[in-house]
Amino acid sequence: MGQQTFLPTEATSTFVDVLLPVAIPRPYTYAVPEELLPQTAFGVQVEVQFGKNKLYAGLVVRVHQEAPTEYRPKPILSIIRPEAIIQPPQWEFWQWMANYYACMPGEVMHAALPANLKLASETKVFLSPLYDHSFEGLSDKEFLVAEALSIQKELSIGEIQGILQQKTVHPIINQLLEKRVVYLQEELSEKYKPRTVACVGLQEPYDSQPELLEEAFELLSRSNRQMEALMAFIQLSRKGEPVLRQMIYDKAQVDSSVLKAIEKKGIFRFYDREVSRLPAGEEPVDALSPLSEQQLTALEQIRRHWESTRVVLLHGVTGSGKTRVYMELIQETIDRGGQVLYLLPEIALTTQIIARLQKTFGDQVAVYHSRLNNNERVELWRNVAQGAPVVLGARSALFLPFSKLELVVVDEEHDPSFKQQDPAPRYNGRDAGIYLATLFDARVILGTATPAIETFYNTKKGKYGLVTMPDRFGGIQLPEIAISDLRKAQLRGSLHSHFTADLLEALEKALANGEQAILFQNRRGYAPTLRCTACGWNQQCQHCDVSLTYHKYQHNLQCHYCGYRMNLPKNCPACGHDDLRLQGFGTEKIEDELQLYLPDARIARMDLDTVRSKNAHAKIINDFEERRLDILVGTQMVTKGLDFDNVAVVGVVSADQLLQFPDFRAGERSFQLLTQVAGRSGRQNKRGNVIIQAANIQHPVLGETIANDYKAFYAREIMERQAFKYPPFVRLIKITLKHKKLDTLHKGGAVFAKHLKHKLGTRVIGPAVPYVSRVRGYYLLDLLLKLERQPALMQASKDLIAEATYVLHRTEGCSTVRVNVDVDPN
DNA sequence: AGCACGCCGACT
DNA sequence: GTCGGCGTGCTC
Repeated sequence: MGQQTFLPTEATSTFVDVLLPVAIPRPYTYAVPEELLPQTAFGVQVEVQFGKNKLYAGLVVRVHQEAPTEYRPKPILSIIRPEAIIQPPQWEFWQWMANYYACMPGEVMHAALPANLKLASETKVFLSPLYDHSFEGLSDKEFLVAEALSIQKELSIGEIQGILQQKTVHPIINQLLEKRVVYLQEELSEKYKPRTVACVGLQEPYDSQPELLEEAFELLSRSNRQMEALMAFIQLSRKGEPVLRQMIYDKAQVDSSVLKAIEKKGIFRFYDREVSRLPAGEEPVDALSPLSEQQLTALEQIRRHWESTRVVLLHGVTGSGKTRVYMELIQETIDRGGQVLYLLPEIALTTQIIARLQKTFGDQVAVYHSRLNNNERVELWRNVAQGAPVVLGARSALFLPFSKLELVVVDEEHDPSFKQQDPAPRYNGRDAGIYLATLFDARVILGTATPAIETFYNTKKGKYGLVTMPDRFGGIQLPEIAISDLRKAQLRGSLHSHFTADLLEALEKALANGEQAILFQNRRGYAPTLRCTACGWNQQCQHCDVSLTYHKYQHNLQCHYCGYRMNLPKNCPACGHDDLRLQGFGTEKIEDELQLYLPDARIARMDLDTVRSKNAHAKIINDFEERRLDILVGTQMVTKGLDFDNVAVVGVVSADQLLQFPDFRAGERSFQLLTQVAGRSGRQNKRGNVIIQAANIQHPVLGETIANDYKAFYAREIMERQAFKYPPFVRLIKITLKHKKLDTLHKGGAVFAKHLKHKLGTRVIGPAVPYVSRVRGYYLLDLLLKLERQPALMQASKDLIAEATYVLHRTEGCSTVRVNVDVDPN
């Protein structure tokens, strides 16, 4: 791993296209020097210079003989590791993703590779060894840097910016360079560090001639402890496995000084062995349980569909045992020697599902999720490259280097969190998974109790197969869902804070029976706004166009968009009035007020705020499972991937907040969320009880949820989508323009929209100021493209967007207007 | 993304 | 005047 000390010798006539983890439109061509030719191959990471003095680890995606004529290519500086880290299918997948989701291939690479496989260089500044430390003839700032360097050996550019308290430091560094006070060095550091354990072996000749060990004992005869240590080693090494130093310490009760003495006498040899960080695989403990009648039928239908369609939707009610069906298909696939990718939304990747798979498949299951650290990710990456059979993961697991992928399972396929929001690539894990499967000719199963409208539509059109499991496993009944009328309760005076008498009664009854309850409130924090009763003022975020949310535990106001926090004002900053009141309610407040009505209940809250620390999530779930808690109050988090067997009551505090969301998917999301929450209730012998509080009880989605009538819901929803031209009847591309200055943004928006409308006409909606018009100090402007479903139109539109972006950036003052493209937005 | 070049305001 | 800010274009 090197510094650029010299330019390599003679370049060959071989060139490589190198993909860099940077937002440039295509791979760049570099020349291959003679000495690196043998190791140069597809998928190998190479060190290259990009720009004036930046070094990157790039990825070779093509080796060829086509000498560029327009420019003189720079040479590859070194081969970072001779083993290829990706194979051609991955590159093909990346290119598809960059094209489909309208982003740069470098951005896909950035998303795909684990952090520790992406090395970037950092410029370090050192004091020149020839410098006399006189500090003469230096300006104040130059002196500051030189002085800092005489204390600290090296400084990064960032550190110098800190010392000088200014952003532009290059002129000063250049001065110092000219005066020969400092020199620069680029460091490309490998971040992945294997974990090693200290081991003990034998030196020669003992290693190859064990019979000589008798002599070794002679050599140690003066020390009992040394003899014991050698004895321990001999016993431990009989297993044929490496002997750890620690094992000898434990067995012979000696310490390192004893081992060192034996090493000095030429007997022991110390070495480090690389070991995996990933949790050691356990033997499978559960055999696959017998399949129910319904599961058998489903399997048979899935296999039949797979003969003609790649993708099958498994529409099974919560508790129908979809996971058991997947497990059967997974077992078959690994028996054939194929690989399986099992995708779940991140927050559904709970210990419950992980444990279930690991109990059945043991160490054949690798788990790829956000909690792995960077070194663990690299190790998992390598395991998959070597053919690890089953990967359970969130959407980013799509990028792992599969070689014989045969089955893709997308569980909870309807879940909106399969769609990546920011940064690019803004891909949908489900859809990308289907494309990945076509690359490998693998089969796909999409599973859910509440299919996405688009997915169900695809089954209607015959594009996907459909298999239905309408019954719960083991004859457990679906919960009884009741709507509790908030308006009526208010009129009757039976509304206690945010709870109707129906809900409170149900909760009390459950507690009395020693049963548990879950309360769902789709908003975290305590109260969304702090409002002045005199003038109506409320506290807005400095950087975003939203009101701050009061968080009681931290006793401050927080922005849920940028994280800005501030203390509560005592008086209204607008009119000085001192009666500021909290308005609305979040999970924190629900938790608090529930405690007032149910003083003996053990209540916990599960939302982003309580789950932030690493193990908090698991702890809350565990406490609830072990019945150390009675009631769990939470956001969406409580709706996913959790199975508890003692939940008698599930309450939804306010369905209206879901139903009124200003989005064409509000109905779909509400149906999905309410059905999922409801599915958390119900136990072996008793029907679960779900209470949905709502003011607008006429809303059709509520009726459809109560009846668990997906068909009716779909039929109504698909009509609306058709009438108002929404997916699946059109495809959407959402474009967001961003700029710090409002007038620049609007000027740019007009230019951009005009260019699009010229060709696309009324398919272009906007530009419109979004509901939240400023985030993190940037003003936002939205454009929406509604495109008929023709592949050519989609491609043409993306090209047009690129063109419009080019025009926009050439417009006076608009070159810094950011353009975000979101294909198939949520 | 990061870096250099070039144009513009505020200060020794 | 010049230092340091920011907008603009380019990187094989």
